[in-house]
Amino acid sequence: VRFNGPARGAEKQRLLAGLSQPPASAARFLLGQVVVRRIARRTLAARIVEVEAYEGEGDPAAHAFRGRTARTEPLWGPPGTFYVYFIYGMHYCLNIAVERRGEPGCVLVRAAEPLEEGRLEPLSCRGPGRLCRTLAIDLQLSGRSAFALDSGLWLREGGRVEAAVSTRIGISAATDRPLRFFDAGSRAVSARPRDRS
DNA sequence: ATTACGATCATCT
DNA sequence: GATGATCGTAATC
Repeated sequence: VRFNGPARGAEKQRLLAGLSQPPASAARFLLGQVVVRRIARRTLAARIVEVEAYEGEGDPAAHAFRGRTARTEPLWGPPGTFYVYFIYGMHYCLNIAVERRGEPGCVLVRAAEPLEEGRLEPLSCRGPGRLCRTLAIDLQLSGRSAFALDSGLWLREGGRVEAAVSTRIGISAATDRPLRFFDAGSRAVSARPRDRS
């Protein structure tokens, strides 16, 4: 299989450079990159097609806005740290800390398009909750790194994609910021952006 | 085609 | 005790 471990060497450095930017830029960078899940002798891989940027302490919609707690601690970690939280009594959501250690900006991974080798249903990673269910992502991964061997969930280099932009989904504060980025050509994108009129 | 609702629990007040 | 970065199904247009 093509992605049988975390990124290393020059690939890792390029990914780290992309993540070490403010959330909106890091989110654009993450579009088209690949999430790899190694679980029970199986390797699942999917290309990220939809993300949202959360700007940390200055963003009323961000979890970090309410302060640093045991749950949100990974947001302050180095770029590539996973932040996973549980929501609505049944779903998990996957975030990746970006910018730099000590700055709680992050990117929510909302949808991905499975690559051939994983043999997943094409729409099985459409939406943040479904993506986590399909890739078996839960609270155990919160605080782990996208570059650590023992995470079993990694970020690998894919292609870069032209980003369509909209406001973010499912939030009630800071609803007008254009911080959702998606691949308009992908069927795996979760929802059509709400009309802005 | 769009809107409404219930499920269900970690986390914070 | 209230809330929520969702999803699937059901009801209504």
